[in-house]
Amino acid sequence: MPYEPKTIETKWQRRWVDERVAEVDVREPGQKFYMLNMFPYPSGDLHVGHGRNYILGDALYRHLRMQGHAALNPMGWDAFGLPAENAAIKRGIHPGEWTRANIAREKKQFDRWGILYDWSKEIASCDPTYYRWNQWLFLQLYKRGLAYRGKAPVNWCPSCQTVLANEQVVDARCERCGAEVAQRELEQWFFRITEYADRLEEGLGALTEWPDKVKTMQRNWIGRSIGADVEFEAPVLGRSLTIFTTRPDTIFGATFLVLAPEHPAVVELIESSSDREEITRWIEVVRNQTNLERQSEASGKEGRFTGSFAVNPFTREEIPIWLGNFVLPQYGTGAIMSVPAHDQRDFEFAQQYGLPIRVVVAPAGEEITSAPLTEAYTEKDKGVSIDSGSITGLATPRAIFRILAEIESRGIGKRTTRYRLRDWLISRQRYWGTPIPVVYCERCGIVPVKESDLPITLPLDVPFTGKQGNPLAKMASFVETTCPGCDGPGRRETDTMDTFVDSSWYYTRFISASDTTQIFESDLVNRWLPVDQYIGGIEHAILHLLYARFVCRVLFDMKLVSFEEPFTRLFNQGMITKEGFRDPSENMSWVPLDQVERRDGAAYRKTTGEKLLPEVGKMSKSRFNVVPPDELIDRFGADTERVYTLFIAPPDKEAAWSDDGVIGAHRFLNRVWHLGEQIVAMDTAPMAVDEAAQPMIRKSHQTIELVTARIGRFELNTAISALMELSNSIGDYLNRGGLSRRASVESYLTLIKLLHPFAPHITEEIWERFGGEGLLVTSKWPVPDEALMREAVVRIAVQVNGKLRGEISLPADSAESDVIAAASSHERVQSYLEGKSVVKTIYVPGKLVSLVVK
RNA sequence: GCCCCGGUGGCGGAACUGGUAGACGCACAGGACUUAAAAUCCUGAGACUCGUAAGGGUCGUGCCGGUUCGAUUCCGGCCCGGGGCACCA
Repeated sequence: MPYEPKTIETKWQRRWVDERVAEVDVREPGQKFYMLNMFPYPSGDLHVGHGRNYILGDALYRHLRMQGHAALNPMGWDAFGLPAENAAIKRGIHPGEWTRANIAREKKQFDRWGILYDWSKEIASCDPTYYRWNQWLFLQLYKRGLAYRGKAPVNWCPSCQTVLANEQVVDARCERCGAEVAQRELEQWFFRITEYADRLEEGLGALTEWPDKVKTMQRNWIGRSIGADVEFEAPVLGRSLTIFTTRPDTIFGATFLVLAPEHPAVVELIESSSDREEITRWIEVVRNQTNLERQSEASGKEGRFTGSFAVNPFTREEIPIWLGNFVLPQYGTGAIMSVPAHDQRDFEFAQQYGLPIRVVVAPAGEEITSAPLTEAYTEKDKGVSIDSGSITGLATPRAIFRILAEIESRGIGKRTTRYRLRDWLISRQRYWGTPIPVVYCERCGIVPVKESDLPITLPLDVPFTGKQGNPLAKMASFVETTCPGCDGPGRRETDTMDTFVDSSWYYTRFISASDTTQIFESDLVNRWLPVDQYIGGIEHAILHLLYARFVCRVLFDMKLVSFEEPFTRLFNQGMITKEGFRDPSENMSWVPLDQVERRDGAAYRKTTGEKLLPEVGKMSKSRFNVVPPDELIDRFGADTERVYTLFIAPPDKEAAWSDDGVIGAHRFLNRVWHLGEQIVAMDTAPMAVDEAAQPMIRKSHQTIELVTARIGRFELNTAISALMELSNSIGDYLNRGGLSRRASVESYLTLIKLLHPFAPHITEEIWERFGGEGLLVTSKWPVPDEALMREAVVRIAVQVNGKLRGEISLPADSAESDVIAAASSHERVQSYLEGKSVVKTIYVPGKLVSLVVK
């Protein structure tokens, strides 16, 4: 019977659904394991690159199941967001309809891949039963002062027509659409994530099972700096200016101050300057620059002298107060003390404007030269303070400590920790999101909606014109309401929440997905969470993972959960890339694959014969390099796609898709199938295990050990290669006339069990053919036979002076002395030993004997 | 500029704790089956080199150096590629 993936796969997919094999009763006792793939945005078209993520999760899940865990593997939909709204404008479908159609499509795709999710716990963030709790959570944050409305310079994406969080701005561009973001001073809703900056930073240390890369990115993003706020008297103001510095030890070298042009004291400071008008004009120019312009290297450092002076509290000198475009208003106090000798930026600025440079730190043990500096000396590790009053002669760390004490005792400043992290801007001027449950009242101001009035549902009869602004704002029926405080007329907030709010807590909701009385049941959540294994893309290293860690801590502080970190172990799978082709003669435009002809390792355009440039990259429609899973599955079956996808490369690495490579995976499964046919046909063969079967039996037990260890380490590519080896070894046995039915069946069924997580359909079918019932649900993950492994004969390499001179075969548990004796009496080795003496023997158990000879 | 990761055949990639480098697979070559093709099965292969052959030798994991009986692995210095952060004081 030939291997027909199509019939087999539909049969088993139906059975898994009918028998609800993946459903977990969270109240049942058991050895819990919470597996979770980041829930996707339902955009409709899944390609093999998305598949990698879910297939990986499913393989782990099936492995856990077979190992006897009560494994929970739920799935849901991050279903609010801009693409749905854009689709609505473009095609005249309601975003909800579009989203639901996509969800149905993707769900079907998951089934076709043979992926098992516990669909009884399905959630969709666009569902009022879900976003009701999103609103509830907002109210809790509001109550705790963690949600607030405030005016601040914010990022505005002109193309998406909404404000964005800092985390959604990459290189001054919108993370979604790539448009350059503008700065606007707007009143918006924020979550006070900065309040948790320190805890978020501290918590990273405990995440030992997270990739270092992600932790580093979060650390960079939080950007903790330990330093001091120091006051400099400014006689013109009649008060002092506060600056922030991480190098208080260099204060004796502070020869001027620089303020951000936006600093609130600027107007007063420039009052007496003769250049007041020019300075004001310049400030306007700087303010109107986009962040991209202001921060670009090309525009350089620019500044203006305010005409006023401050007093350095340690040297008592009068130092000029400057304005500089390189000083950021949002960070620290928006003012710095400039120490040009020991800060590169200050150095450049001082050189440009001819400001004094005073050296106050010198490299320990080196001569101090009087030659003019060419760059700032910023080394913190080996510096020693010079010409610095009481701290002269102290090494930098010590000097910092001492000067801080002095600053504090004199009452002119204090130790401070500053963060780069800014509050999370969560309001969006878009329709397709969770309405922020707040009412504006003329009399009462901002009034939160009563919890009993939740959910504030998103009206569905909204016209999508594509014209400027949020359509919600134009709906009188939604906007006009009564104030929950005074029952007078009120206006609803029409901004919706950032969809990252939805995903900041969804992992808790699966546990009580249908609970209508509370956000989740704490006892159950505390039993199942934190998530034991979380899987998703590296693109969420900061955004989603930081927000989730923040919200989890808020839930912890509310005593709703008993843990601060939501995800114990994190795995970031790599992207799948594929070759696409550009036409250099047509502005490097991408060429559809049906127009590409490959000859002699190069690519040409069929119509013109023009040589094309191949480029490997992310799969996308515009590059014409998307591999849709449907065709692949029709041709080879889902098991082939699964095996190939996992075999292609280590799962955390980027991998290039190769259509040819798929064939290898298919051949492998085909071989496995035919081995089964051959073994079934052996029904008259003897049971007795013959000598020829020994290597195969040993191999099967070795493979159990290898595959188990490798799955645990996410080395699925080599786990599969080990299975290929086992299959080859069974094939060898049969081809060379192996006769034992028992040995064949045992080794083969071991292979089938170990292969199940990767190729679930074919293995279930074979299992059934061999009389089994439900491989996933009834069979156990095999365990290697220790005694057999010990008895196994191993081949040991023999070296003389580092060169391989022979091989000996001995039982694995042979004594060292026996192994060395056998090695030295090896025929070829002896010919190398003649006339020489062995000075040293090195024995690596089970592997190698090395004789050092003189 | 700072931080992190990587560099192994024609290609994807193996190598546990320093111990036979190149597993497994693709592509390739030869063979079997076939009228033929596809499919399938068997065999071969890092490079160079000696030998009619069996079988040897030398070089080889980005480059240079070190530790070691032995280095893809450890240490020092470079080169290249990728990623993150970046006037954050």
